[in-house]
Amino acid sequence: MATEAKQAVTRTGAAKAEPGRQSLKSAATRARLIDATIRCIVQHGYANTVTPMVAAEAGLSRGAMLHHFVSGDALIRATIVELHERRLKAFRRASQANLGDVRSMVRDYWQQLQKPGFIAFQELAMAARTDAALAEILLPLQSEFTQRFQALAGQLYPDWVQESERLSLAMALSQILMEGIQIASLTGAMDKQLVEPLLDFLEMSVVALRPGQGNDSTMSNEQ
Amino acid sequence: MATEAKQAVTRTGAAKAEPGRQSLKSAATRARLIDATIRCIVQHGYANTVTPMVAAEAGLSRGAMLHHFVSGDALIRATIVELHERRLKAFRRASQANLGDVRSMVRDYWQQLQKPGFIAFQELAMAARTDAALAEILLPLQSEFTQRFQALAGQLYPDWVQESERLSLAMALSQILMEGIQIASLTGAMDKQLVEPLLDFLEMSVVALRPGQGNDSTMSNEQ
DNA sequence: ACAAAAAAACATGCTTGCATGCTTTTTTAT
DNA sequence: ATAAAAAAGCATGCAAGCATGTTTTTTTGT
Repeated sequence: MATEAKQAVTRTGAAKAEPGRQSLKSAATRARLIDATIRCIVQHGYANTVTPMVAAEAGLSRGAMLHHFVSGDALIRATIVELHERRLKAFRRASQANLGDVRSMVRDYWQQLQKPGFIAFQELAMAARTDAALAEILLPLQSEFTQRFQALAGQLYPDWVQESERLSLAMALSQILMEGIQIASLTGAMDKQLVEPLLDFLEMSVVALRPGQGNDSTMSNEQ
Repeated sequence: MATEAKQAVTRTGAAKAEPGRQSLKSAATRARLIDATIRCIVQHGYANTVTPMVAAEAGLSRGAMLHHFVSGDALIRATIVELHERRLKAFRRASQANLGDVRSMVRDYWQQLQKPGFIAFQELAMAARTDAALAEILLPLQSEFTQRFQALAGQLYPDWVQESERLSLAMALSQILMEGIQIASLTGAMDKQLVEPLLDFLEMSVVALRPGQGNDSTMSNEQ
């Protein structure tokens, strides 16, 4: 088991400054531990993810694990960074693929939310609410993500930038609604039959918020 | 703190079959423990809510607490039922207050989500994802709530019942979006400045989904 | 005085961090 | 080039801390 090691070096970015080093095996093991952590969080929840569990999932002893990560906290911290980088990477990829197509953008982000990374991130985000140490790491990343989300939108829809308020609204609506649907699905508060209609409605709403698309009834009651 | 005790007898439904007993003080203590549990879940998260903490919050010893609730599990179970009943009670109240006014309905549910009960419920819902015992209690209640949500809608907007698909969509949109906004706020993924615009947009969308309101562009690409 | 409520004491299990050896790989020196 | 030295990866074991549930003792109220 665990034969996918080479490319892991670049993934964690934790290797020494020198490129080809003797212990790139170390980086592979670190990556294996982080992957195991994500899997455990998804499967058992963050609260129930304990160090022996992660070590077993990674096929390592607890001692070996604490050799690579000084403490359980350090592991979690590295996992968060890894998740954030994956999030951004998937983002860059998406921004190159579909240019200006609302439908693709919605479906792309929806696909993103199906991956285990989102579940793990959501678990951590909820935990951070009552864990100051976690919040200190997570909150800045949340802000950075939302910010890049907006920046990407401005890049994909240049004609939209003038109406920045509507652009922000459309992006926030997309992010919040889709993540809300996914969370509700995870917690059993969502009728699966309504998912597609909701996504369709979201698409329509985003299109309607785009300038020069007719339909100017938005926020008719505010200024 | 915690002086609303008498009615707690009916609230937990766990009192003896006999109505008025000398030791209705017991019911008061039970209610105090449940309130303390909710407070702990909100403040420290479900995962970090431990029995000594709840006892201290309730001003009781751990021994006394286990006298009223055989185990920590029993306490949590009672707390869930209590939260569910509060949810439904607030619901009945809202359904009598604002009849057919979309704006009131949206703002009412939004107010509901500000109360600690929602935070506690969300904590439990997330925990239930990876806790089979919790899920067994929580999932049926989630379904019941969503169902009543729909039922209330049909009662408030009789002219809407014919178009059941649109009604379901509007209700799901309202619930998911508002809860999504609140969750995102709790986890630091929400720009506070966008909350009001989103709520305004939701109101507009729900109105647009109501039949006989003009604007028939909904889901133009489906069937 | 008697029964229920509350407190205290006890025993168990689990998680964590640290310290101790063993093996493998890389470096260094002749 | 090869053997010794150093370092890094890895595994096992141990003690402390804490949460849980049970049992026993004290208090309170009728």
